[in-house]
Amino acid sequence: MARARVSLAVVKRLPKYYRYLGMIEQKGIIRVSSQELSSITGLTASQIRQDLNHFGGFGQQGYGYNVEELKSEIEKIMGINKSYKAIILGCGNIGKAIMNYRGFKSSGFNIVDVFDHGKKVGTKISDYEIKDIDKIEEYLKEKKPEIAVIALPTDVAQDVCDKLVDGGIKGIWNFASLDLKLPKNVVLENVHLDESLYTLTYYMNNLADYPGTKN
Amino acid sequence: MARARVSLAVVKRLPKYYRYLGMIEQKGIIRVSSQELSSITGLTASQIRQDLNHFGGFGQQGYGYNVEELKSEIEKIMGINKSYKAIILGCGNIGKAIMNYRGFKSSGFNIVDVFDHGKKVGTKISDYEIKDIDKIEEYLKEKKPEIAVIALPTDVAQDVCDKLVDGGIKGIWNFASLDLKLPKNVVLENVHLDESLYTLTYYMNNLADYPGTKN
DNA sequence: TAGATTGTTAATCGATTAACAATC
DNA sequence: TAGATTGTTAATCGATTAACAATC
Repeated sequence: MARARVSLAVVKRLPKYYRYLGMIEQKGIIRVSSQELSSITGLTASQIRQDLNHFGGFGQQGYGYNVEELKSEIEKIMGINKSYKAIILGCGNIGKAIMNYRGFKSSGFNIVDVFDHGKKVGTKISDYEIKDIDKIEEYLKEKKPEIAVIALPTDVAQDVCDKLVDGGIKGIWNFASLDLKLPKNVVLENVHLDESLYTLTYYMNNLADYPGTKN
Repeated sequence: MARARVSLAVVKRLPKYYRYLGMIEQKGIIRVSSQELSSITGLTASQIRQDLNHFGGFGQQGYGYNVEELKSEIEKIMGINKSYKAIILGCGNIGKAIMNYRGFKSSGFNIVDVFDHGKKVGTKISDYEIKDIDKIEEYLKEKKPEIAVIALPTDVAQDVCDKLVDGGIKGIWNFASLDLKLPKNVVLENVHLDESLYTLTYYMNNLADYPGTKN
């Protein structure tokens, strides 16, 4: 029987658990209770237990959770124990930042190729020879990457997205400022920097609404 | 009398309204109903009216909303009609991307200086002469920037954050992978790229939980 | 065994949706 | 005026918190 659907709120908290578990694991701590996790994460112990129980009983009554085991379970749940072939579309500021960013590799995120168009095609930027975005369809058929990073101008993003979907991409990490339209079997995760900045200025101007570090 | 506290969920939708209003304004459309906004944004008409009414009655019965006026009101609410002096801390991949990113200027976000330490100090990177992060305290006293962008390694971020807070910074846009501790009168907005990537891989591995383009 | 802490059910809280009276 | 659509109240839904029995 399929487990109950896990809400977005829970999914967004998993990386946080993972991060804190990594921190306390490095301190050499073996076991942790929901109460202790509560005090370091700022979430309630009740919420932590509820969240974890969506995926199974990882704890033990009277003991708590084994740090290493719990971390490893969350790693599996989030799918970061696997390896992913990723391509980057667009070699502007954001594309380059993602290209060069270390630390993603640990999560199995392997950038295999980078695409752009015009003059940049054929040039080499930090170890990647930039490929032609107009030839993306053939590339997808041949190499079958799972993840595509869209770091393109707004006006071309949807068009490229459509080709990615047709080519069988499984997940899109979108940095362009628009809501891409795609079938619901292709996963979309947005990083809307402008919206994030607007949230910041909103709270700077409406401090009474600011929930503190809850977001 | 102070208006009721606006929830984070509402605040996070404001930039979306703003973006779509900009799009339909460019098409030359003068008026729009909550029903029409619903069909292009994917939100319910009811929610849109509820959201907007937190800030006042911008619409007119039987007519709808004036596109230009509503956009301008939301602009004011989010505080992007104002100008902000911003500094960037850390000149790695992400720091550079933010430095070079166009389009932020339209939101009144002006990068006045960029800081790093070690060899980079004194060098020039895209029009900015990199300043020494160790002299940040004096700088803050003198120049009084409002926003600081933290694009630093995890291990030094909290230390620099403390100095920024002491120096009277009003808002922090944090790209480092940690939960910064700061007083609640200083606004924090996080961009946790690793958490975003983990959300993507989670849904790629748990497609049944994927809510579609609702996030 | 006694104490601790989970897993899970029930209660509460808050956000979304529905409905409709007000009014342009 | 009649039709349209808002502003706002009420109903529903879902997520968080509290409580406690199960059990290590």
